[in-house]
Amino acid sequence: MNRAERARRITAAVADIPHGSVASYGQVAEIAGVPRGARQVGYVLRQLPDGHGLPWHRVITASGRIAFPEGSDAFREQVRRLEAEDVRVRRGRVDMLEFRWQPDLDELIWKRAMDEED
DNA sequence: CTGATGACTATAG
DNA sequence: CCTATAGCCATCA
Repeated sequence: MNRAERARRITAAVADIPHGSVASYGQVAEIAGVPRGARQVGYVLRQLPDGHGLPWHRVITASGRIAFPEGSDAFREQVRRLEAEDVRVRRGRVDMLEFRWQPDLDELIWKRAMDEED
């Protein structure tokens, strides 16, 4: 899988995260069919051009933390966007038990089928 | 080729 | 909760 294809899958996975939910970098990687690609997810998001419509703010660390340094502009922007869709953020953390995206089985099966085609 | 980087993660103390 | 440590892996200089 080349860089473009990987980026395509990752951005597609991020786009699938529903409004009001969050997913971890690792979770996005798995759904995108990029095993152990958590860091690559961060890399792809970092490279996104201005004007992309991707809900990048719905991607956080596996422990429920916002990945940016607390107090940074990016950190505040992410908190703002999450709260705007009623995802509660306390001290840079989101309750994963409550807000973690849980794709339904049909969707996962579909994703797997897509992987086999490629 | 080599070593450094980082929007990561899991584990241990 | 925090720090340390060790994996991880595509990119980049």
